[in-house]
Amino acid sequence: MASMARAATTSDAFNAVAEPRRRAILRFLADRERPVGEIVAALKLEQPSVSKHLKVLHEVGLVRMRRQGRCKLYRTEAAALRPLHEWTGQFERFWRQQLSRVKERAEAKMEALNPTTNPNKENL
Amino acid sequence: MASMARAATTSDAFNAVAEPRRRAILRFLADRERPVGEIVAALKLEQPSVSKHLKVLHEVGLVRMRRQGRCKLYRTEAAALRPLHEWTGQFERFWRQQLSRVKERAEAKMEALNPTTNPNKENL
DNA sequence: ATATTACATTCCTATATAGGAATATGTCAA
DNA sequence: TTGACATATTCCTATATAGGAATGTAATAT
Repeated sequence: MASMARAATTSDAFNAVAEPRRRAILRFLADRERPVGEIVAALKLEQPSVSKHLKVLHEVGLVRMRRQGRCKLYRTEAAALRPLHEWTGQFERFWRQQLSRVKERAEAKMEALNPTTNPNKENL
Repeated sequence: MASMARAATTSDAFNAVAEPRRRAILRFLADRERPVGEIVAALKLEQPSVSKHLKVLHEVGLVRMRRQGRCKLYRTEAAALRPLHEWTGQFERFWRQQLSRVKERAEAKMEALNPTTNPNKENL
């Protein structure tokens, strides 16, 4: 209760998605709802393991569940991944900057080596 | 050695980013390199804690470090976040679908309630 | 050489898994 | 009611933190 060693996987989508099998499950359930057994078969995981992962995903809102007879149909709730996409998107302009700086340096080096044959120069 | 209870935070960017303080550090270091002391002051964390988080971030390539005199200057390596952005981006079309379905249903309901006053109908 | 500054590492502890095995629960069919 | 089928939960264990406190280490100034 005092000091949490590590955030619970159920605390938020970031933690839930840190686990590779959960990511695999989310992809598998993205386009349509499926029963647990199909996940087990497709991803070759143990059934209790899948149930546990689904529980985590459900608790953070990353999957929805609907009962149908004896089956439970799960499906990815894509909107819950949007905050993650937007968080990482904050950094997009920085990696673009880095890439363009690398490109500029490469072009400058090309130019220095062979000033007349660069096909991408604007003034050609 | 046998069964890993939980993936190491150093195993990949997904795990490293699951920790909120590490996300805060990454944002703080996104636009320019800064010494550890500045992170400590700005985010109000203990210095050993910051050093440990920086170690994790460094091991998965999310930050770069450069020594300058007594200081160590850290900076976010934005490109290392790109795989996360792309992974979450896989789901973008699904949350767009869901949103448009919600919108369609809402519009259909509006239409049913009040067939002549919907300002967004194309055939008006 | 020594004190100081700036970080990093170690030790210790409580917590949170994730997997495997076994078992429980819930639903439908006959 | 009795099975059978589909999932969920519990128990147990090894592992991996994250925080706090204390200490170690590297670089610089005097």
